[in-house]
Amino acid sequence: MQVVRSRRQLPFDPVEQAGRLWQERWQGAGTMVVATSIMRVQQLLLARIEDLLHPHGLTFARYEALVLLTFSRRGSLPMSRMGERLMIHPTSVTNIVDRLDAQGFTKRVAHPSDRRTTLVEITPAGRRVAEKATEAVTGADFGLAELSQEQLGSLYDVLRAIRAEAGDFPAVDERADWNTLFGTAR
Amino acid sequence: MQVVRSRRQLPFDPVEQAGRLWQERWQGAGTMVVATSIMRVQQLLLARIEDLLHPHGLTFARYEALVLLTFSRRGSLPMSRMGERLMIHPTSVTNIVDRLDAQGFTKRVAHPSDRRTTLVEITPAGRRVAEKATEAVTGADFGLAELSQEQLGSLYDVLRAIRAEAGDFPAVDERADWNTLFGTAR
DNA sequence: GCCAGATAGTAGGACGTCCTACTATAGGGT
DNA sequence: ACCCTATAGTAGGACGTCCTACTATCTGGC
Repeated sequence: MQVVRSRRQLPFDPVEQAGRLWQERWQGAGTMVVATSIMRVQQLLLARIEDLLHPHGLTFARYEALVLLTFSRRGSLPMSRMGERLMIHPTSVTNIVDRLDAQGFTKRVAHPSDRRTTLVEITPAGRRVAEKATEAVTGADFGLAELSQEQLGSLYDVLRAIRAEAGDFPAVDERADWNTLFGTAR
Repeated sequence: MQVVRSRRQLPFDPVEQAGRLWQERWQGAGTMVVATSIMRVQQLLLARIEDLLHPHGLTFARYEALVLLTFSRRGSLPMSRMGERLMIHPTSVTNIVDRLDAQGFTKRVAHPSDRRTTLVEITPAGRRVAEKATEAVTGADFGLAELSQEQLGSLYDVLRAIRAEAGDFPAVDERADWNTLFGTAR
């Protein structure tokens, strides 16, 4: 997937332009332009990342699944757990694992005691491609190289507030901030 | 479309957790967690907005297209122009307009002078549903009611920097900031 | 006048996401 | 022991997005 390549650059910012027209007619364009910006930036970022992953035969969805497996102790996880961690629907997990299996990057394995459960195990080929793909995306800062540490931190914090309100994780009163956790002098 | 409803809340933030593990192994988790946050928030926001639009028979993509048409002088635009403004691929425009046509919200009309061009014209029913849908999404602040003016402004500005760097619009040295353009005392 | 290249739209297909069933298996309470 | 409910995974389908053709039409330069 890529951002539309054939698109001509407009002589103005279509998001801001829409915001102006909206504001004239209906008021309350503030949240509209922010929502639209999030959609657009997600589209841009996803396209950039997938451009980096494409040479390795991966999409972002499949890449995330592979990385999750490399983080697991045994190199395998139940599909249900993958869905929880990746925050996607069970049927999306089925879809992704179908494709990873077909590529030889993972293998479905029976759970030793629970016959309902299917374990997804990363293969040596899967580990290799995950390593290579990781070099690609980290080398390009996940498409965010142009942002300063301050911008990254403030972005993370506001987005985290949205995720918190949505119930992505339990409310906690205190935590380390972005800089402490992930900040580096790049 | 909705965010996965059946998902149990994890006892921790899966994004931050992934960031910690990543940081241990590879460094440079800073941009990774920000990229992941953008993907997740886009998913959340889209789900919220589509929940609001669903009762009106619209998706966000179709809603945006309809609003764009209401902004046009004649209530109609060439498909190519819609693609530019919405920043989507020509084939996505075809897809969306196919569905809007089928719903009776738009109508394909021949261009008076250029026979290559197809004009998309919003119908009275389209205007009505756009009006109702707009009430729904503005009434819920596009799913961003929990953010302060400061958070909205800082979010917009950082996202705008990303869009600018990506070439979404011509570089300009000065502009009004978010507060001046869209800020309101809600 | 005429043709080569640009532009407009669509067809067909790949992906990822969601939803609603539906089957198989576990587990707990009586 | 046994059933009732919860959990795990998949099948089939709707949508939106992209890409690669492919057709139709326009336009500018010779």
